[in-house]
Amino acid sequence: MSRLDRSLISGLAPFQGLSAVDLDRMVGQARSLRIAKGEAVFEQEGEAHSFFLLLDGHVRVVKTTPDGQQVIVRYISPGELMGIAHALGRTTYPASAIAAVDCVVLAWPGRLWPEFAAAFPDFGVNTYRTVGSRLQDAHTRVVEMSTEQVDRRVAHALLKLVSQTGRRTDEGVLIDFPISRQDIAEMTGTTLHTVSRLLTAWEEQGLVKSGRQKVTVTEPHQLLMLAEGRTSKT
Amino acid sequence: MSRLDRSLISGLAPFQGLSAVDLDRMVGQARSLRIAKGEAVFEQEGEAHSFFLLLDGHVRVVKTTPDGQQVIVRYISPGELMGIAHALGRTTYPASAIAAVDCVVLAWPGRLWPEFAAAFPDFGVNTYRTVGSRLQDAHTRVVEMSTEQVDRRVAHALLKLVSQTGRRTDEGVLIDFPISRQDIAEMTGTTLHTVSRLLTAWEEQGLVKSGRQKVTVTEPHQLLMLAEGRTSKT
DNA sequence: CAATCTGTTTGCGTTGCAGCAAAGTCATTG
DNA sequence: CAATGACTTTGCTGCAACGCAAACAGATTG
Repeated sequence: MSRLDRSLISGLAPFQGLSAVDLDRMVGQARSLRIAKGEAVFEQEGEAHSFFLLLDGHVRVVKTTPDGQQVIVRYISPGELMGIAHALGRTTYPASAIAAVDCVVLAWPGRLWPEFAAAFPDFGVNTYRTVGSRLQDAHTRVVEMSTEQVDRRVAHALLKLVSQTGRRTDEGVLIDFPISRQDIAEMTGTTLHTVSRLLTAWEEQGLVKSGRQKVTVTEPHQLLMLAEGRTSKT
Repeated sequence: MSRLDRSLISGLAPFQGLSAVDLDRMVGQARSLRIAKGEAVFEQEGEAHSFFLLLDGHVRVVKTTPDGQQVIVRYISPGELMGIAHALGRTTYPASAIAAVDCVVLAWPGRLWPEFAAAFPDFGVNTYRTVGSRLQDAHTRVVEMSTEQVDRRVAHALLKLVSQTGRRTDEGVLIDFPISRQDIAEMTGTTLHTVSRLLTAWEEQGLVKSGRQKVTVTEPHQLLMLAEGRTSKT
């Protein structure tokens, strides 16, 4: 870890409130890893040996059912922690984390968690804050799956991706990593066919532009209308 | 709080590992409340003033959407914590907690959380362990909603309720609090109509016996088959 | 630059389940 | 103990979305 890296890291959410010295002590104990696109940072059911900070890239967190169906739990963006099973008293990872593009991560041995939490209280608080919001997200998603229909769920998913990882282009806001119809389907509990149909429909209405593994939202506001619209139907 | 109560409490999961003295210090700072059936322990969006331990009864945790649809997030059984927003850095409750029957709860002011976590590390660890399993549950439920169809989801929900709160009777295992078709529907993302149809079908097959606000599972094993069955159909 | 592979589109038939409506049953209450 | 209200059952209809199949791009590779 170069000193340069550390200065970049100091601004990240998990480390808010930590002194430079403490940050140094933490980062000094991490290994930095490169994970090639498609490779796993950690795997479902695997023993939770480490916890991670994503420095660069995008990671897909995926749960696979016994019969092989996959569900995308969330996408991790740079600056976020992942694999924090240790903080929650678990000994195995509940899902797999797959690099959506080439990634750089910091990895700490899981056994350091208790030390860190004790020595750097702010780090603990920050971590549990993100756990809290992920728990919220999960519940929100359950509610959404129970009450909303497919088109709205897909619209929501796109908007969330856009706000999380969107990059402005002259055509609109582009989701900044390769994402297939199948991926979107696995985020929203539908099939790639349905996603494809929705995207072509929305493209005709000028709300999005999409191509192979790529989606650009051109009219976020209109898409939001569609996602939340109080309108019954039309 | 009588000394008797404290001895009952000492065995509960959130307090594993605490000394009698520490337990006393914690419980000494709690108020004990009775909540009548149908009343709220805390309410969605409300300021998170306290966190709670359910001593007796059953509590339904419910999320309501802007347009008034309800989803049951989980049921809380005696001995479980609830309303632990503070532990996750939140200032409002993300859901409402409604007494399914008359309940007794202990309530601590939320501001005590940081003190407790610092003074009684085991309590913190226990709490975050339950947060971990609730996060798991939530994700499992997302996966289930995405991949399983209604009958299996309902079967799963019943089995979970049975294992959580089941009481043996001569007819089978009874879910130990009043639960309507509507409730089951709100747990599984379907309608009371569909739940009703499923229950009558299962009753004809001898898997369950059910009546007004009451369900008894007579053949848990068979119901599990139905919930998990690798069989394609029939 | 063919050949192959991976991802996408689209048409068509099927269906699980919601939505509506109405009747039936049990519990509560004045 | 009639009457009101809460919960449940059941029939019928419609449609959103799945599943299958086949064709259609863009990439990638030898």
